[in-house]
Amino acid sequence: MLGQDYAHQTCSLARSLEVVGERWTMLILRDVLVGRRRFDELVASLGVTRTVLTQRLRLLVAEGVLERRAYQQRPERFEYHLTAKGRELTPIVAQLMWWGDRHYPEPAGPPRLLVHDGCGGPVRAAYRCGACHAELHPDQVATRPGPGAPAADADRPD
Amino acid sequence: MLGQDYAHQTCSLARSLEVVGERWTMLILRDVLVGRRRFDELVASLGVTRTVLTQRLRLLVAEGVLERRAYQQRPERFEYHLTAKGRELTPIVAQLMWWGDRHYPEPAGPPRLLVHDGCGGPVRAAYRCGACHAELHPDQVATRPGPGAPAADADRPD
DNA sequence: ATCGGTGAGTCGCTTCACGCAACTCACTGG
DNA sequence: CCAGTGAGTTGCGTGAAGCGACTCACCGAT
Repeated sequence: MLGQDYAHQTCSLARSLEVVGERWTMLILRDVLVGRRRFDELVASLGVTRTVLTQRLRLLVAEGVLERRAYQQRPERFEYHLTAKGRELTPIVAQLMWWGDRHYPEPAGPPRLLVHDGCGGPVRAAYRCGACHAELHPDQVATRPGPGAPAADADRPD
Repeated sequence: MLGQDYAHQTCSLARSLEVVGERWTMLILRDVLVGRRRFDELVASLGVTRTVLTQRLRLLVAEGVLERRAYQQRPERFEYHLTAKGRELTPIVAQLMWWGDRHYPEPAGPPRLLVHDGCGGPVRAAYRCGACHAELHPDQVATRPGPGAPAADADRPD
């Protein structure tokens, strides 16, 4: 992104954002998720410039979020597919879509739905406790310094 | 963000990203979530410039994601707090942190943990089907055009 | 009464990423 | 042989972000 990266941050979030936090990247991932996999298709759908799309796709492929795969030879043409690592980001896309629909609704209703493949029901993102397996409300989530915390934070319980 | 916005997009995701998709914004939200609520505290923690922090905080307050609240008079000093709307974004922050730890681990371990307030167990983001209430693997999630879909997309089942 | 310090911002300059539009290049089908 | 297509690359201008210094209101100590 711009200028210096977030590198001095001892932060898992910052490292994620180096890869998927740039402008257009989430929109590209959503488009690939819904089946728009080809360069010109993405340009047309997003209105992103070809230069920027090239840069983003290159980074996402290098980071193993997308896979670039030829769908024909002579002339060689390519499609971009989500890897397993990339599919792990789809809950984020889902939650952002849900949040946008909730707080900034389109009059016509949401343009795209996420559904449970098979059952057909709507999909939501949720918190789950890895210990007691309860589903959690955002208010029930607290933070604590982890093992890699800088010393300055060790005493900050909230 | 830069130049024209994503406005021509009929897209819930784009509208969310207009608010929380800019550089630094997610990091600011995480810091507020973990209790760094004051201007200079955020500058020191993030390394963001004061100018940019001012802009981001102003937008987040205007959009109702954060609340600016005086914690003392004379001299008047302020803290930023998440609103309910802002807390709805925390699963996204959580999933990004989880993803970063998983794929780009710190040698010392994650610097910050999300825990279930009370139980103390680790928190994960998950998909849940609103109809059959099953927890879903990312591969079990498909997309379909919604009621507000542009005509060009109506026939694109995947 | 002054002096240094703090919290919360502004201001001005520079640089780098993005927007725009045109161009390339390999190939194909009519 | 010429137009068209898919997948980019190139060059130029603008505006957002980085950097550091400055402001302004107030407080507490000398």
